[in-house]
Amino acid sequence: MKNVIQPVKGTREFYPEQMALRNFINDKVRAASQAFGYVEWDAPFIEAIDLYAAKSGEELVKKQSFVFTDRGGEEVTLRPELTPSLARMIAAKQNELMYPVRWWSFGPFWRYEQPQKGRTREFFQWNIDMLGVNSPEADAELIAVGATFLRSVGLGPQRAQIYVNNRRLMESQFDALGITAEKRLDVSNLVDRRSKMEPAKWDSYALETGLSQAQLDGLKKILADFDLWKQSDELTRLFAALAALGVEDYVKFDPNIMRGLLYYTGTVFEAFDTTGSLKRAIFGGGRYDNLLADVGGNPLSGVGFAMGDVVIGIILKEAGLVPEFQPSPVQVLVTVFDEKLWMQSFALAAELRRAGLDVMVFPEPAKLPKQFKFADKMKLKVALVMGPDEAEKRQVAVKNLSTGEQVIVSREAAVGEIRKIVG
RNA sequence: GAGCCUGUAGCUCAAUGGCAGAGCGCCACACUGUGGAUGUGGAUGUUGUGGGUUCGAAACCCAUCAGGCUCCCCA
Repeated sequence: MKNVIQPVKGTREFYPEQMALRNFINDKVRAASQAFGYVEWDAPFIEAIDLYAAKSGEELVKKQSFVFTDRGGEEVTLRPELTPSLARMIAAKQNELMYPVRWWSFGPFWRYEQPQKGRTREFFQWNIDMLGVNSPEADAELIAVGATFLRSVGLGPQRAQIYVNNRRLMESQFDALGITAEKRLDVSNLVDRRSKMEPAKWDSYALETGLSQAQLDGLKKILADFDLWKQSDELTRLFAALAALGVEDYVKFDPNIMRGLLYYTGTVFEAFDTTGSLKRAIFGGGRYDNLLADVGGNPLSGVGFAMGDVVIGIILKEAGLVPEFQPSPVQVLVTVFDEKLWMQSFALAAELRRAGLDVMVFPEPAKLPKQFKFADKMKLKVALVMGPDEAEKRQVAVKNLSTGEQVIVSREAAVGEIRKIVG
């Protein structure tokens, strides 16, 4: 392979096998979303850079987005996330929408980052949100949607877990330790990094950020207290709702879950593979209160999460949960016996298609062994042979490729015979 | 943005300065009206790319591209 233009770094080529996995994830995402009454929507793939700069900070956008100037001199970017577009679209019709808004989406996103395992520059992301209801029960519903998805792809609660925390609970705990509001962000980052650092290093890092030894000890105690949720009415109600929704086996309270995002205000959650090699979150989300503030809307509370296709795809492959790839969408091959009968094979195939069957015709006359080998490699279920003997009597040989059995029937009866095999 | 590792046939990988190979896959034949098995034979390479060192480079050096791991970041 020389002198070929390589694909752009971090992009992905979807050969049919990878496309099948993408569609598998998309199908399960759609099913889980619709099972809870969410409706599909989408936003532009290209947006003005200012849409993100307002919320995310300019540096993040400029360094980690695909930004370019269009022919009209406009600074635009391939969308790195969906939430700002959601905020704008909601705000534009804030007074005519029926609440709660339950919306989901599955589409492409781009981020200009260093590609590595589980992270590419081009990826698909499931976004799902409920807007207009502010309750722990609504939070529970979103978590249940996520759990339903995990179950539907075959990831049981032993294999995948959703860890839950609450920003308000943590803030009250920080307050009790005398950690000021200005320090909260630093402490959140500190908690976020704990799993990545050696304990001793983390301790000294904590002291460097300005915590006293007493505050550090108190923080460690909080982060080890997995019953802390009982002090939170919100989380108590959340877990009651999760139990009623039948997903409590998927969910655990974990005071170490913070999530980097500034805009989360209440419940936050992240799903992880408990056994695999990937330490990246499968999905993550939470409750936010001020979504519309930057785009001129009135206050509106919401809860939602996002899941990239890359991490879940790797986990599904590692867990052997990807359905076997079908090289062909059809199950029936019409063979071409020879030059003379070629057009008759075409005609037979046309008849079968009119009867509602999907069939493919071998593209040219060839030896039957070759055509059968082809059918076998394509994992087809049925092969039809119409040689001189059958053609003369308007018959066709219908062979079941799984059992090797073959019957010779009239052309009219062929559809029925095929249906017996492929259903 | 930083550090480290890797790149050889379609795929997985050998060859450590001296003839570029194996397994799998692919193609043909055995088998001119029937697939999976078996056997026999066959094709496939500018060793990622460009430059340098050397009598000689897949190997050593430099650059570059791509992938992986880690840091950063992760909206």
